[in-house]
Amino acid sequence: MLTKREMLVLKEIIRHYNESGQPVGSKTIMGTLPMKVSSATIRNDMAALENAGLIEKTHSSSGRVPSDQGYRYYLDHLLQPAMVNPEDLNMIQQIFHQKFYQGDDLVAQSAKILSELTHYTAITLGPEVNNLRLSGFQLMPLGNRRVLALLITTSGQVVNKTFVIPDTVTGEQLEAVMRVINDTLVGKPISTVMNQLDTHLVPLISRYIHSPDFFLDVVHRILNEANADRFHISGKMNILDYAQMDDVDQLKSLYHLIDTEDQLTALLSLDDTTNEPSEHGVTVRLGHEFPNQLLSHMSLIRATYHAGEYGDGIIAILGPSSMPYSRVVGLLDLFRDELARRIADYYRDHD
Amino acid sequence: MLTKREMLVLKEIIRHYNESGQPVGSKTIMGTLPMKVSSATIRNDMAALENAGLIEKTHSSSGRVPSDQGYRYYLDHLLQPAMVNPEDLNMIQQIFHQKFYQGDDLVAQSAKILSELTHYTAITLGPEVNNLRLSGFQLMPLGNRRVLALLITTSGQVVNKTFVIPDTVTGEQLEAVMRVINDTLVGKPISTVMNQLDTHLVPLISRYIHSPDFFLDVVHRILNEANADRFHISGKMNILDYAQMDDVDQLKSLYHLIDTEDQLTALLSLDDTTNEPSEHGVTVRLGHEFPNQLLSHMSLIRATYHAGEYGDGIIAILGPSSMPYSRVVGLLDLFRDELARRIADYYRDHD
DNA sequence: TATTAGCACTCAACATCATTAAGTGCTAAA
DNA sequence: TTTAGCACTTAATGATGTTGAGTGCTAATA
Repeated sequence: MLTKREMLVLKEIIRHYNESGQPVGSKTIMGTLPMKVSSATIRNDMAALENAGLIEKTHSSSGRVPSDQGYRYYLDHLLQPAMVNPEDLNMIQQIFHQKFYQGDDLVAQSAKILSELTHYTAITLGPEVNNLRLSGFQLMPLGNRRVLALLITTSGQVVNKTFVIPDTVTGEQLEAVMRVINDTLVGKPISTVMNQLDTHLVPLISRYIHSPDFFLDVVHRILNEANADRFHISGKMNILDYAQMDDVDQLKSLYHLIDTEDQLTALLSLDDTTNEPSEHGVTVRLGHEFPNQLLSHMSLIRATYHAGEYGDGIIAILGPSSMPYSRVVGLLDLFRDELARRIADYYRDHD
Repeated sequence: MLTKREMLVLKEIIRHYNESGQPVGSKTIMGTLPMKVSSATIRNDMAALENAGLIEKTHSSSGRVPSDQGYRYYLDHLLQPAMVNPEDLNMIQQIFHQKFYQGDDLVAQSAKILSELTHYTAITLGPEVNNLRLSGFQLMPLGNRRVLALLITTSGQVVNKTFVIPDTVTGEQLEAVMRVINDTLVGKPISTVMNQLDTHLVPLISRYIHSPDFFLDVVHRILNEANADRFHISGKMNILDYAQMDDVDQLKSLYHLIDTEDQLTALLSLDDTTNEPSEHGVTVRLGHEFPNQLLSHMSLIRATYHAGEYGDGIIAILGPSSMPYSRVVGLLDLFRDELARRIADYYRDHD
């Protein structure tokens, strides 16, 4: 168990280290602790913290640096979200006051603001994604053997793709496929649809079309696209600043990671039962807690927002493990509420 | 006027410098020149080349590095495109043999292959872009006061956007707007459409709708999107390798440059009347010839391909000014033909 | 006249060594 | 329990010497 002062020392070490990036010495702490103690006393506390595995030395006579465990302790016990400062608040309000024609614009803009305010990478995920359902599917002939496939989801999202159909396909067959899909799959979640395609649908379509592979491929592709459009990422290039990578290849891999929807999904959806739930709705996962080695010195701050009946969404910040958590957590906490309210407003006005 | 041997020396300096990135000394050249001469002779030639401003020293006793002028001379007089090597050729053939459902997939894949083969950044621009015309415009009510706007171009590209319409708009008004647009603008180039929107269309629409601003905005937005989808870029992150930037901010600016369609358009469409046209259809522009400072140590290799009646397109490689030009130019030269043929095939099969 | 061997000279890159300053742990006194 | 004092450690910095790749110039050579 840590003493009150030891906790303060740890907190200060983390604060200074986050600001300067340099190991923190006992004298530095002495200047900023609320109580008046000598550097020797702090050295003693530091020795205790080091024993507990919460801080580390970079070499035998260096200042201290928070360890992974130290960060974890800080996040679980010491972190208090900071109030969002007035300028930031102002900026947020201002941007949210634009007109939005599409629900997702709101979510996309959020990513942009978040990355600009933090200088990290922001990822947002629209609501309804959890229970995104198929609302309609259409095939429209464009002439020249081209067909426009349209897929509409319950969120109002529309995905289109043009296909060139084989000679053998007739208009009636297109009609039939369309009818089958609309009859059997509308109203079901996209994930279910994807699963049922290869099983339930094949026998149904086969009645009308000899080799249904082409159509299955079409539907697969367009479903994939509908599924892919969920993410909004902003500030990708900020990894250059915060990922102090020695190796260019690592940097490219990391970029690839956040550029690949699948991998991001995995990252965001990992639930962290390991960590205690915090009273505010924001959770922080440290890089070393992820399976992927690339993230070792990073940190993912993640918040779920609840847009009532419209579903849940996620906002997240990816940054260095050494970051001003108070500020970022405070920011995300505000954003959850703000975004939830705006989205509710949006749909209330328009439904 | 340079002597034959001086030209050879320049060529070798560039070759070695491109491979090693290091200044090239007289002894190194001695080993690889076709004729047998001493290093002292080469030093004399080098002095002449330096006098002509084609090569430079990094310090008083260093080897030589090609200057901007030296590269220009090389590109204009000495460069011969290399045959594409069998493995590369094989890879190209193989990928082009996939099935493509959409015309643009072909062009997008090309960017991917090019960036993978060169490890630089590849930019491709589909054909028909030059004379892309509006082929149809539809507004479909989705319920809940939402409207799906569909725009179809002559290339078969379809763009959709969902809008929330104000209370006051009726179904008849939607019909009217649709009819006006289809009657007056179909068949015209997208650029013309964009220009005429605010002038010709306003009085026409005003007959049906009191304040047409909302609809103009809708059409503007969707046209912009149609226009934006022209580029395919691959290998963005390779700039990390070849742009030896000291400054992270510069790197971010550069990324922003190639990430911004407008700026890329400007870059690609700059015609280079300054340079002599080469007999092969590939032109090289050196970074210092661009207005933008960021590109100073880069080079843009650009080729136009002619897909017959389907229009012209562009393929380009952005890389360091020190690159294996023979290979890259050879590659692009092959790609022009290949891509032109594939696209013609594609439309012949499907039209 | 063009080429070459030879040589003195230059300079970045590297290694070696001393100096400094920030920090620690420990001891003994308050 | 806290603190002053001190010996000790180490990265960072800077001065100094050494090496090697390269040049330009001169004088001899084909």
